[in-house]
Amino acid sequence: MIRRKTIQCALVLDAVNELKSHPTADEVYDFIRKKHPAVSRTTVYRNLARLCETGDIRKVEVPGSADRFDHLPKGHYHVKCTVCGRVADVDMDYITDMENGIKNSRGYEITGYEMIFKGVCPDCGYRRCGRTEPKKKPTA
Amino acid sequence: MIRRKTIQCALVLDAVNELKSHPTADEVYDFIRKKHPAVSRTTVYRNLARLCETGDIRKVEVPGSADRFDHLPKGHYHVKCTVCGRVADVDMDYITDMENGIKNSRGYEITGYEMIFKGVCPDCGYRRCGRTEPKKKPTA
DNA sequence: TTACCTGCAAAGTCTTTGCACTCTT
DNA sequence: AAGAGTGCAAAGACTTTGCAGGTAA
Repeated sequence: MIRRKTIQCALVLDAVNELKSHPTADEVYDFIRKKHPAVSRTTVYRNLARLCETGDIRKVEVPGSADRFDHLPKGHYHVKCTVCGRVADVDMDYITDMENGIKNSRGYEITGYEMIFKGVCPDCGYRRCGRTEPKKKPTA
Repeated sequence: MIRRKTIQCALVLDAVNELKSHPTADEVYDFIRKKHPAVSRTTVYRNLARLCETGDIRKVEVPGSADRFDHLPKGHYHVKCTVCGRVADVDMDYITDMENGIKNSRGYEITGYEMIFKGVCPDCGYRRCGRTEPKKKPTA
């Protein structure tokens, strides 16, 4: 299973690094299509998966909506806007020993955890009363 | 928006309470179909959503696989087996002030968080060398 | 009677897979 | 050349929606 260097793979990696906004696979696809209309959605999905395996990018599994991809290698947390579905980074020390609090894991061998904060982003904030409609409908 | 008492709704609630195993919508559907083959999948989905709204059950959003539904009302955590996708409860004090650790939330108004542990369940454990195939293929 | 609820079918969203072709190596 | 990677179309898993008819209150 030797990995080959392809333009498509480089495009996907560049897109995730440039977008910096936790893009979904489709957002990466749209971004690439602007300059390279021939690249297929399938290829974007496949390269995102490969880049996750190699550790070049990170998958952020968002309950209730499409997976997002993150250019930051180190562990950190995210907030998801419950209104528009947008995801942002959160500044908080990453808890590495979370499983130490577990008293009974029902025989499971714990290997890690996923955590995502829920919230309302500045654009959707209910304090902004004169606001217009959110960018997109809630995804979860 | 008055809620009516229907047999279908009662069946869904009973199923989640009886199964006690964080069933997916489809598992609830299958369970009900054994005794009531006329109930539709759509209705199961709709009643699960309604029961979540009323707080009778809880939705456990599992990254990478179908949503699961929980009969326990109080906050607690789950482990997901990374091999077979099964979900179990974990005994651990629920952290209610998780967001206090946040230094910068990028303007988001934090309303809560979701956390799920990852692990390997006893059935899939790699220590059991003479084991047979896992029940189902990995879901994430 | 009212309008919520149901069941069916269809659509929708996100992602994966089969297959033949095209490149990298 | 090999065979990993690509693109297309189709399928797949999970969930929602539109609509006509049913039913609780």
